[in-house]
Amino acid sequence: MTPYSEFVPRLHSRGFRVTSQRMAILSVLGRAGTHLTPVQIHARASRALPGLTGPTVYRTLDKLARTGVVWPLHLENGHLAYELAGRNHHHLVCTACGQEIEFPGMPLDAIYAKLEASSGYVLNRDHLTLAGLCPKCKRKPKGKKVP
Amino acid sequence: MTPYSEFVPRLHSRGFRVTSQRMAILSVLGRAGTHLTPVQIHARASRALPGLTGPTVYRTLDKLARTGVVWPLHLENGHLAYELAGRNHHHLVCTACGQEIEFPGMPLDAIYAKLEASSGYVLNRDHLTLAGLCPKCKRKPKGKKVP
DNA sequence: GTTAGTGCAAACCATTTGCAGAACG
DNA sequence: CGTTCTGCAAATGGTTTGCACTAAC
Repeated sequence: MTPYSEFVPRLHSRGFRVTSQRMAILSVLGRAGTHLTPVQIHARASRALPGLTGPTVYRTLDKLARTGVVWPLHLENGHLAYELAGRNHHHLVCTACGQEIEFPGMPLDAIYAKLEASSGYVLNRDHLTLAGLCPKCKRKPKGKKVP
Repeated sequence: MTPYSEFVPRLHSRGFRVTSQRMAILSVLGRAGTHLTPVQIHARASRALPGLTGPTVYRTLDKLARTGVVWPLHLENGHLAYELAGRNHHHLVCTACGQEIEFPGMPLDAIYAKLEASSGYVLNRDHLTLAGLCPKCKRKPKGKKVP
């Protein structure tokens, strides 16, 4: 059983057709194990499916996101990205070197609960990205790019 | 003393020239009291300074951000935005209706400290936006837009 | 007078849309 | 077969860049 055949029933159950394009895109996301931009996904999926076009990638991801198969998010630079749903974690990205690490979503539960209680909101816990300086870059404050 | 004359020394101290464009942009941000996109800033500042162009707005905001006079951030939709530095707060935005509220940055300090300890990162506490459903919209789960 | 800053026009690039043909169920 | 998907091509819109001119200091 290929690592992405598990998606077939998920597609069927939502009335989606199973196409080679969708499988290629889901396969790329599954193999990456982290979020990717539509441009990155298109580049990688094209290797397995040469005819794949950009608009198809965007439409597919949007449709999958609307039904919760993948999660959309926005990177620090504002670019759109997606990752497979179900990966409960968050990201820390270094604003100096771009290094990125994941951390489990759990530690934030308390703060989410507190915020929900005081605001009345139901917060989306799926994903969160925080920016900062990684251990390496925090040593050298030369990271500033002020010309 | 106009509410934005306070910025003159901040500009001078960094070797920046004080131009009508910069004052108009800072004035707009000061009056707004919240974050605005470059497009919004351009629209508003143009009313006071009709000749102001888009590129100038982008270059000015970028320069001011590099030296900490304003803070850059990315909205839920991925669009770039800026706000005056020093406003220690975060945002909750409703993914259904777009309503947005602020909450003080303080409640997150504990979680930031914990994350920094376990990751080695120095996190940027300046701003954070969480997404969710506001009290009104969480009543009606019809918010889903799955055609 | 120098240099930074601005306006103008054009380039860029991620993302979206219209439409006709191809493929899934 | 009917409808969903896809490819193609072109539009969109926020953001960036090159260059000559203007204004701050």
